[in-house]
Amino acid sequence: MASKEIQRAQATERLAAHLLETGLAQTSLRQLAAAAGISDRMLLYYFESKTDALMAALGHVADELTAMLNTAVPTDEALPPAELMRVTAALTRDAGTKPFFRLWTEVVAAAARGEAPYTAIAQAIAAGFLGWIEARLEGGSPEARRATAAMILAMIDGLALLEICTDAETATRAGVQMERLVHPDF
Amino acid sequence: MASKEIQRAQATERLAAHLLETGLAQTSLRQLAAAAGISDRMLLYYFESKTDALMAALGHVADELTAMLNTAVPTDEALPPAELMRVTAALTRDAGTKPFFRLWTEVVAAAARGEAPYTAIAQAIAAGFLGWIEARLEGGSPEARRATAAMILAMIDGLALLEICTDAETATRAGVQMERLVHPDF
DNA sequence: CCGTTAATGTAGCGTTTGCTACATTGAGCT
DNA sequence: AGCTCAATGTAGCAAACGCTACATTAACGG
Repeated sequence: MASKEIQRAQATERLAAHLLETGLAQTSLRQLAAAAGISDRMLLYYFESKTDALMAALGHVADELTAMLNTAVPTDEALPPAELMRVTAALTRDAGTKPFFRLWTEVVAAAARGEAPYTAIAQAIAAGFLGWIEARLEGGSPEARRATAAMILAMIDGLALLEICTDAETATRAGVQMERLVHPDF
Repeated sequence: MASKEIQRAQATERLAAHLLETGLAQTSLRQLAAAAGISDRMLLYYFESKTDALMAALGHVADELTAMLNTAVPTDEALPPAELMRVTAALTRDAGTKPFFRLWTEVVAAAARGEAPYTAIAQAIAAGFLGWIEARLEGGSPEARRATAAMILAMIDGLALLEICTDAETATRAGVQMERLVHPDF
């Protein structure tokens, strides 16, 4: 008989894959259980609650994304702000990372509505993103780097949101326009 | 006995006020009815469905906001992109408009999760915003103006999202950094 | 081989959801 | 007065929700 921890880990992976595929729209206990290939009863055996399961799955997703980002842009190569802006913007448009950023937007969206588990999760992941960007920013004081990192994250999120309430082309054009906007000496 | 239309209009106003105050978190039929000061039975008498009621209320909110924006920046005074960016950013921080933009973010957030009524509503309001910005942009081709308008909307939304998943100060700093970023010849 | 305990299934509880069937009231017209 | 029909109340439905009580199976140590 498989140990509880192993089953839990496997369920976590399947849940993460399910969230990446279908987003946060279908996250009732029974739907999550079906996605994990188990009964809802067992889902609540492996996890303390639905919230616990979601946090584990989203944490797993975040880890995956972090790994992808780290191989794309290693920590040791710092870039000037304008350059990092372009690189991160390109990363969000990359086919491999797209599902991740789409899910991320949904998490922040849920947090925006004050739904209990997501608020904390969104804050944690946002802090991770900010740290990631900041560590790759070249020059400037720590405060300036933090502000610039926040700005870059805001731009990425803004473009993602635009894609939701308009269309992909408008969002792309907005992204291009952002690059033109950048001050040469920034 | 008051006519159905009058009652419906009054309920719409009260629902709009309720949404501005409390957001989209408490929008069950019974909660909406309580906010409107009527029974859930009557809410579904004045409106065809919960969705119908929400659309009416959000439409009313959008009209209010449009009126506020129009008095703040009349149509006839067109501004250069960088200037309009600052003006709109300042408008979103204004105490009077803040609840509106907060609610707007929640609507887009709900749309991000594919919740049926909100997707269409978000698209309609976004189109309205884009038109509003575009009409106040000075110079450039129509295509360029449309792209710039989309960019400005993305920036505003991005800052609003940042405020959700970090804190107000970080978002403010990101906004300041955006202004510094602007190319002088843009 | 048996007892203990982890692992899994079955069934259902209590609540909230959006919505509806049915009854009742009351105003206005003839 | 009596009829009609809009306006409103009462009660509840069927589904989905998160979660749990209880029964059953299976593995492993003594």
